[in-house]
Amino acid sequence: MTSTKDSILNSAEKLFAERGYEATSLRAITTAAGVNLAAVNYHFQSKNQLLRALFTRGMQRLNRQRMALLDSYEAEYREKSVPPEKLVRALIEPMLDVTGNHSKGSKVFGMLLGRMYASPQGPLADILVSDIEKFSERFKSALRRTLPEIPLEDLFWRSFFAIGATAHTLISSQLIGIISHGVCNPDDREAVIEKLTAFIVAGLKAPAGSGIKREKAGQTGKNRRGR
Amino acid sequence: MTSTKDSILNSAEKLFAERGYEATSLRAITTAAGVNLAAVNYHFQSKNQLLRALFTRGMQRLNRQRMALLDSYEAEYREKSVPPEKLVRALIEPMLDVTGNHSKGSKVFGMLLGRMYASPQGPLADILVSDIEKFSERFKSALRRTLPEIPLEDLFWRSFFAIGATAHTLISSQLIGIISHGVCNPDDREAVIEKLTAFIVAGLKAPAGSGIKREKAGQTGKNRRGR
DNA sequence: GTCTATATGGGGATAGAC
DNA sequence: GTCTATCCCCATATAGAC
Repeated sequence: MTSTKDSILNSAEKLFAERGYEATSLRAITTAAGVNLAAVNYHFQSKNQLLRALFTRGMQRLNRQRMALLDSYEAEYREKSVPPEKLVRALIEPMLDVTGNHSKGSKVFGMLLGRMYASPQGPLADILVSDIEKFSERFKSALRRTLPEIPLEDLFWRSFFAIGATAHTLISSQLIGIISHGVCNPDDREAVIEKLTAFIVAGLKAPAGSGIKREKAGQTGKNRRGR
Repeated sequence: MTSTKDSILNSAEKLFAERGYEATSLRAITTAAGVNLAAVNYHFQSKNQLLRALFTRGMQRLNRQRMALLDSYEAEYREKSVPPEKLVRALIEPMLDVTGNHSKGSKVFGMLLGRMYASPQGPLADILVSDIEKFSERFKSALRRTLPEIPLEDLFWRSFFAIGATAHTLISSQLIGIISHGVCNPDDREAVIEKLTAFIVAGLKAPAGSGIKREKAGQTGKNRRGR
């Protein structure tokens, strides 16, 4: 039996994820949770604080999983640098909840997280930024060891792009079924994570100057390969 | 002198882009535009229709630019396949408005577009999907010619990820200045577009099977392979 | 802790004078 | 086409009985 407080958290998580924060009313949440409207202001103080509580809960769980994965990889590779595939997986896998062995909220939270990434002006930009900073500190040093030939600036940018690709996947993966006319199946999460990881890793490893000329006529001719 | 109707469109575009659709009131729009509240319902019929008008206007302009770029590249390379760098640039450059030679609304619209991509449930999912479909038809065939060794399914997925990276850049590029502690400058749009293009192109070109093993170390257990 | 009832405000939309 | 005034609904939040 789940408590009133948890029912609210779970329903709110689901609805915020599906419809967004502004478009979700407390009434919708309490109705879905089967609790009284006033309960939300009793347990939390406001809609905003509800979101913060919710988000904090999710981020802690998520980052615990990611840190554990990173730890295990670093232990596994000892002094050698962890291959980028592993690093990327450590970040992404918990968000997509591939194994499904955590409390089922995870996938929903991933979608919410994607929304938050996509709304930097939103009601909890501060939490998100501080969290990214804290986490990226750890991730950045691992990446630098793994890809020492990539300039720091590019590592930042590419990590940023990777976040974007991931957030998009979390939010709108259902779209790809439509766009691809069924060729791609967004519900095969194992396939999704593999493809996303491959994409990101390739992007991270791209040759530094990138060989991309922006004046005239391409000339990709001189592309030294990135691996 | 801009008409009342255009003032509304411009202010709405700006505010929707900055704060999102739900979080923006018609009162905020009309105040910013310096027009009367009732005008918005006179010229458009509802808040929703205002958004649609706005979005349609922007998409037409954007796609005209993209098509023109694609055309010029295809003409340039004649029967040979257009290099992926060019294809990607044709998509991205108009969104980021690098040259700055179009009416200044473009950059703002890019941000709005990013938001729409990130809200598939939003009030104009239908427009967005139909537009993506229409456009991706053209882009897909160009991509297939350029990267014939990549399976169609992967091309779809990777284009999807590319959209995500781009949308994220459009919406929250300001974040990277903070996260990178000033190492990255989000306002150097020429640099942004180069780095984003390099990232996407590398992701598109990634080796097909991708060589990414997922067993070990995470104990993902009974992993059937996804291919 | 949970409920009913209500306060208070803001939202989109419209009627109708000018 | 533009304005004022207003309708009406729904939102968050709270007061206070149980």
